[in-house]
Amino acid sequence: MDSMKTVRPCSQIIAQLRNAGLRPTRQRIALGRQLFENGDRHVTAEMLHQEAVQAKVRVSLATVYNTLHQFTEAGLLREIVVDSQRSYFDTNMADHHHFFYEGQNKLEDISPDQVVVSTLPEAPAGTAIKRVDVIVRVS
Amino acid sequence: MDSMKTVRPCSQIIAQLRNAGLRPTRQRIALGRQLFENGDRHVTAEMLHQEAVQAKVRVSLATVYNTLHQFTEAGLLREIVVDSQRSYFDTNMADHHHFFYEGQNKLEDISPDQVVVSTLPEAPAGTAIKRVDVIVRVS
DNA sequence: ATTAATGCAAAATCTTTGCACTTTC
DNA sequence: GAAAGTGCAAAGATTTTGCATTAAT
Repeated sequence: MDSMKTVRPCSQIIAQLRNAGLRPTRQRIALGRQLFENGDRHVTAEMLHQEAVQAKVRVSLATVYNTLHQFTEAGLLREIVVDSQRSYFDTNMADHHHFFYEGQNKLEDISPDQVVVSTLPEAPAGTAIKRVDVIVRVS
Repeated sequence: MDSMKTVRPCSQIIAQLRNAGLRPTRQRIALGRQLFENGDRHVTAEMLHQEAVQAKVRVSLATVYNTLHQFTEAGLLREIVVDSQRSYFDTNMADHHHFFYEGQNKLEDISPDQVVVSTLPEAPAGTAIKRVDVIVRVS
């Protein structure tokens, strides 16, 4: 972890993008900073776009969508499916699960030791388990 | 369970609808039969509408959506969120979890004893746990 | 008869795409 | 300057809504 300031220098974001094989463009750097410089976050494309606009970053919603998917494919983000109406992206790549607040459409991490799945089925023949998602829905 | 024939008499569907406080209209009866007379099913609105059309049941897609939501609110169906692109509805109301075949967009029940969540977090203050969904994603 | 449900088409969302323009390397 | 990325607007896909018509009690 960093020092007192949670703000990572921009060069770290740039390095992160390069590592992932993504060109550090103005938009990717700006969105990357919004996503990664403020701890674990759960965002929708619309939310991130709003934030960017408010932060005076010129970026289109289409680019936000593209960027979120590029980041996801590059392993910088994880897509969480909790609501069939919109996609959420999680900056926390560690193994963990989620609370979903149904009324508020809000996602929250559950620390890994708070949910234990002690028995898992075998993957059906010809398949492999890719991921196990546990969603605790609260209201 | 019924006799050899898995086909429940129509009157049972009608009773089921009345119990749930829903008027047994032609469309609801037809959709109810498609859903409940063939064991546990996982359907999307589009799938159910296609089936209905093929079975020569005159019903609009909008009515299928309305009906699926009414059935869900009435406790006859459960909505499963696995894919942010479309909604799935499950006729199995018993406590259980799911496999999701990512390539095929197919859902399958996992029997309750095959997945055991042995530790659960407390619900955040002011909330109550409404449901815990476990999705095992395979491909 | 009264009240509820349906059908249709139109609107509303969310997301992706095509292509000219711009930026990065 | 070549290759990759972006913006915009338009298209796609899924789901919801409004209102006249039809059906159930």
